[in-house]
Amino acid sequence: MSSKSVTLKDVAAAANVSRATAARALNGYGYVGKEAAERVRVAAGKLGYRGNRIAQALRQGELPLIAFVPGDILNPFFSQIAHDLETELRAYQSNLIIASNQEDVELEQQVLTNILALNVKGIIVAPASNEKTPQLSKLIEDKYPLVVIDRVPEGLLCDNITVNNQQGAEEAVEFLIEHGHRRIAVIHDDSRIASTRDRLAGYRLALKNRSISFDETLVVESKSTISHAIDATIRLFHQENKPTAIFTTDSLMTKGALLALRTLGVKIPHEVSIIGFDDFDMATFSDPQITVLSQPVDKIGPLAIKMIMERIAGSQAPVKSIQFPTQLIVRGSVLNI
Amino acid sequence: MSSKSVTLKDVAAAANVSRATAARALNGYGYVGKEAAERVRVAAGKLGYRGNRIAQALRQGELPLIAFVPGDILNPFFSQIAHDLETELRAYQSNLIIASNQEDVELEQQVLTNILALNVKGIIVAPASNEKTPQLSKLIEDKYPLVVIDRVPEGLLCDNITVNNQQGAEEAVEFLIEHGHRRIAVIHDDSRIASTRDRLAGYRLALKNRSISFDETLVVESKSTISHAIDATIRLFHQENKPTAIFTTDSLMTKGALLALRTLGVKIPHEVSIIGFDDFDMATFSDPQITVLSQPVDKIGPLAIKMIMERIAGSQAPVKSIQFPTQLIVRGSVLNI
DNA sequence: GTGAAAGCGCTAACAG
DNA sequence: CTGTTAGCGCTTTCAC
Repeated sequence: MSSKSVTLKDVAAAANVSRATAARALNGYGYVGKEAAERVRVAAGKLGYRGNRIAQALRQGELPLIAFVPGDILNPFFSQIAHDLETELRAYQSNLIIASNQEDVELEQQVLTNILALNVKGIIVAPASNEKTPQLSKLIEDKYPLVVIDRVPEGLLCDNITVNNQQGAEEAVEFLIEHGHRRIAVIHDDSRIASTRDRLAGYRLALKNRSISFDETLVVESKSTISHAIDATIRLFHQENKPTAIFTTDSLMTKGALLALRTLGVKIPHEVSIIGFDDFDMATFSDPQITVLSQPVDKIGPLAIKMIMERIAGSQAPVKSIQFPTQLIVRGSVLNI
Repeated sequence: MSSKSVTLKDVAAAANVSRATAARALNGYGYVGKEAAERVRVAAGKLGYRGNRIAQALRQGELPLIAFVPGDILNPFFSQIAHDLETELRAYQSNLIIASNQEDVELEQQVLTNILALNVKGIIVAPASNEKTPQLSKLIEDKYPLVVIDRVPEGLLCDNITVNNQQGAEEAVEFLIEHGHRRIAVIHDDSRIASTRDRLAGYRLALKNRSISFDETLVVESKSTISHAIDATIRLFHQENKPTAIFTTDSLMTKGALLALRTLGVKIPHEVSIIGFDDFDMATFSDPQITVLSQPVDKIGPLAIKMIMERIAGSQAPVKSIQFPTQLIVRGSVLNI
């Protein structure tokens, strides 16, 4: 690793100046003689000097690193956000560390500990639990730059970005009810996740508004993967009490449900109607196209960076809580019954 | 940031020992008195000592960080790999930095420079260019732990993992030809990407084998996103010379083509047959299901970690080049003509 | 068994 | 304008 060992000292020696001068020339601060600066630049170029951010960080306290802790990077919702974070961070010369919590509170703990030891500048997290974990609380107490997205644990006071999960879900289910549906199933992932909990609350609220009794046999839990959702859907349709409509709480589960229905030979929308939370790439491919509740995914990443950079810059402003509206996109997967 | 300032010195003071002893107790090496060790551990716990990997790294030369430079994390192919890398790295207490090159050589340069300054332990990259870039060559010269995946620039001698792009593409196109197709379109992304170049070579080879002349009006370039592929497909079908079959060189473009064909009202497989490179989540949803050439995506991440960890451990073994076979999964999107 | 001390590569206050 | 100097927090000989 020859080039790794090119240090500021080497450059300074080659340019015949002190390390301080070399540093000033390279980083462009303070007074440096034109000629000396030039010599330094040439020497640095020739030696292939790359600098060492670790040493810099040790002095300055932190690395140009932001951590992102999503539920699972495989979920298109999170990979879109990761992509946007990455893009935005380029402007700040910072890099993105990604460490999924796999919707597991234990793992989230580990992951956070790991990340904190790196002295990252800030953390953007989609917490696995809907309860305050000691870890997260500690971060807030310490005023660590932190932005929570997608879901906010009960009582956690920090900058956060969410969508209107409950009202959105309510609207979606209402829409099904207006089309005459009464036996509406919901396929959801772990209800310890705050966003899921809220979406389920919206589901129950819609039923309640219309005095439809809650039937727990129509509520099936899955993991947020296509294959788990396929299994969940098959389970749902293997029981006596079949639904006339399905509401899925995220796009991976919508895809799973769709795939399962196809295998089961259940026709959409004639035999079952469906609405999914979160739009997805192939929603307009099927015939009929799938009705969804879309969320403005592309707004989340850029806003998260804006918020965290403000905190990193030292903002003491009161906690910001941004909630985006969801939007029902009516396509053809819901039929009057 | 109170807790951030808990340093080894603080712990040592609280435990009434020297920093050296505290370090020994905490990291479990060298001789430490049982009782002293206990005092240190208690103090560390009480103060919430987290350690500082930056300082550690400065001494030891590197951070427990591996960088992944994919084409674009939005592509499911890469997000699957990212997910697997992350999972594997947990066993090594290392974190993953993700910085996409967006299939842009310039950007890749920047990104690599950025990452190298962090003294990461190793880099896993899907190079944007099919030519050796000076950056990458330099890394190899310096024996920097490096694993190239998905595509190998011409003449780059380093550990790499690919799939049999050319032969796979050839097989797919042969399959179309066997079904009587002669006007076979290909929708591909930037041919400067080595894997794309090889897939195109396979396409041309298949035509040549069967003495079908190459028709450049059937070759359309897109970017690897759904929306660009939609446009490309529409362009393709707006010209005189329409294809009877389409071969797409990655899954995002397959999805785009599918969506476009639906909009255009072109029926699969009766009006056009299609085969896509890389399997995808909704391939079995449509009727007919989509025939694809699948690659063993889930093998790539774990193997890449294995390879890079060997290099990090200092292996001087000769360069390894692993090529996985692709597999034609025949479903229903190709019809005899 | 434990402490003192040197130093990883860099920056920044201070003195010229 | 430039050099000297003192660390950032940690590990690791080397003495005791």
